[in-house]
Amino acid sequence: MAQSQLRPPTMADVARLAGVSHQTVSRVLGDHPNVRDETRAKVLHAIEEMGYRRNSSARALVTRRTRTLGVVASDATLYGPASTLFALEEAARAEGYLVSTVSLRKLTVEKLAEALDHLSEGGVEGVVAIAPQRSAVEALAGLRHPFPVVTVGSGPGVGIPSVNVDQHLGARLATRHLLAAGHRTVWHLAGPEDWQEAADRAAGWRTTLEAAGVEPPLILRGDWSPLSGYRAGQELAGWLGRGLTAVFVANDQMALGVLRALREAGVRTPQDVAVAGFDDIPESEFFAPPLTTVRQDFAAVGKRSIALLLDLIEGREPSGVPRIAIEPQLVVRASTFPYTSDQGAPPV
Amino acid sequence: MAQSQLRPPTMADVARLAGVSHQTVSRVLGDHPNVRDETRAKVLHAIEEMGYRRNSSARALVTRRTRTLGVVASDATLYGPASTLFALEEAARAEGYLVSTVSLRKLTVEKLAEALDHLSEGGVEGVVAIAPQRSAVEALAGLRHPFPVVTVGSGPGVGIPSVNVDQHLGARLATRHLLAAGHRTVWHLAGPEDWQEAADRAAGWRTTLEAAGVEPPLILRGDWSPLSGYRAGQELAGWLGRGLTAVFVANDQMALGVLRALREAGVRTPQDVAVAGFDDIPESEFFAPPLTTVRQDFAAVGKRSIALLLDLIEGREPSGVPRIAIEPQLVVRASTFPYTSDQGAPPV
DNA sequence: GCGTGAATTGTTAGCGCTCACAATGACCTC
DNA sequence: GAGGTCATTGTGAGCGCTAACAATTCACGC
Repeated sequence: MAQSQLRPPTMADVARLAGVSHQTVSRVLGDHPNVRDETRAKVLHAIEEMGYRRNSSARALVTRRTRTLGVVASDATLYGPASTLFALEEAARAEGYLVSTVSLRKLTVEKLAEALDHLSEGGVEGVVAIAPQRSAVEALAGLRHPFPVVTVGSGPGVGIPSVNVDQHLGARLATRHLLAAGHRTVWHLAGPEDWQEAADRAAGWRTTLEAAGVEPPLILRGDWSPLSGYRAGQELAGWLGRGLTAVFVANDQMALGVLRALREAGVRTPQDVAVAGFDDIPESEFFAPPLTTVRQDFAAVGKRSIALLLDLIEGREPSGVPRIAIEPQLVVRASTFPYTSDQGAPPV
Repeated sequence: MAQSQLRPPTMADVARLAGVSHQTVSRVLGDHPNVRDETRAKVLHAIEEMGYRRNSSARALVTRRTRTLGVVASDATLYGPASTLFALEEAARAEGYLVSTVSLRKLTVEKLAEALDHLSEGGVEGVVAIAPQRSAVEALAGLRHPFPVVTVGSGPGVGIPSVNVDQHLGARLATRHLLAAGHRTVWHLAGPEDWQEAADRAAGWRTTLEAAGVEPPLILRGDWSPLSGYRAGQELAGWLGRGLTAVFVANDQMALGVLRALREAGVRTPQDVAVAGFDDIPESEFFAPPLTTVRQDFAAVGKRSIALLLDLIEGREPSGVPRIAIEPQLVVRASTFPYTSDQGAPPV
């Protein structure tokens, strides 16, 4: 148990105590087959006794593997990015990798370059970039880096391997659901133009309407925040009686703002106007009324991203530029269901 | 620009190209003073030319500094932990450190030990543990680790250096605010018993009531989730007409559930019952009605935690076990303000 | 011209580990 | 019992870098 506080013990120290060579210690630690059980026991005992831990730097130096991955994220306190971050770390850890994160406030070209630089200095073997803005992905494509990079949420359109939830499909599910409930048309409050996910959701909405032979109404735009949703909701309230009975909002936070604006304008949800969101944040179920929304499987995104990145690192390079799409899922709640009012029991 | 793809260039390669010794290259990179400008320029040019980057493992091996910090978090998708995580990373990066995170689902002793082990394998120089459960902190205190550890959110009661928002103060602010608004007493929906922050908030509430000469009413308990808040809200609705006019809820998510339950029971907020929360999540401002709550300065928590951890790492050990408290701030909104109804304009 | 000290650069020795290969010994075969 | 095989262990080199020290150069004053 005791050990010098000055310098952590080295493999040679352990070897000396166990009466073997340092190489044998290395073999025990590396689960090498050809070690006698008795020897292994001696070594393990010595390791325990000294509280020995392998020096990761020395190991990384000779193996050329740091077993560290990097993640670049922005808006990391939002539910989506935070969930993705969590899933990525969990998946990486399961593969024995450490994850170093850089969280950016804004995803500019400079900041992105700095982030990759910082991670590179730290010796990461590869990076997952949560880069939902198109400009960020374009910047990324132009940057030089000595390791593979996988993007999440950037859509399949760029020359970088990517993993995405199928936003287009999610939007179709939500829009179709509203049409099926009897609405003649569906309005849309979209996210920022620069966001690929916003564009994909808008496209899915438009496609569905057009397939149903409906001319898409005016599109509104927000910045994902509840406040921007509130403002758009006020504008939407002005369209009442002119064909507005349903709105598909590009995320749950904005939907929250829309709900509030409608409520304040005396509009009932879902009786007067049905509202659907996107993301299924934990609060959505308790909005007034509970929000119909689209759930994304972030755990799957994390797992697939890490698997893909490790493939690239190991040189198991798939042919072409890999693009992985993950299916989202519609969650129907009271905000779009005209026959159940807000007064009903919540799901458990 | 060109370089061999097989092996990244080493310092020796750069030195050869620049016509100097590798040590001179090291000096240039290390901003050593005694290098002739002309030499420095030659070296920098060669570095640029070869796209050279220092090998962090080799550097760490000889300097015994990995310049990496670890963070252990749980419930990392919740607003509080996610914000703390973000602030920690930002503060660490400003000091030139990389941050490796381990996100746990549940903070059990085993998982915590595994997490520290994993970070230790990765060679971190110190760890910040976001450990709000008492059991976790106790476990932490009992674990052996070869680096300093600082906790966040564990309260000042344990033998580990810690940084905390002053939860007791936050609770006092909220409770006092409700009493000042004319309520005879204030009920409390607390968080899980094992959470130090929950205990501190409850204690602050109790202290304030007692100081005002009021017997604290029955205390309710939830698990931070909106659902648990909803259930508590249903129970609270049963106490109407028996002195219930104000509730202080230990976090905003539960407050959301309480609001819904009250609404469904035909209780108006704030006219019939005033509700205050804790956290100031971004959605709170758009709840029905907008929620009075307590805001915590997570950026400050992050900065102070990193500063403290670096002090410990550098051996600038402060006397005793350091405990840092950060002041929270009351944010008053419509949910506790009887003279402005939900119909009013929202803050911008 | 030459000594002197400061500025600049080079040389050498590890940091702690893994890899390649060498050495040892036990066991078997003919 | 010589020779071969296999399992087990040891030896030496070197990963790429920094620190300590040695060597060289330069400027300057006498």
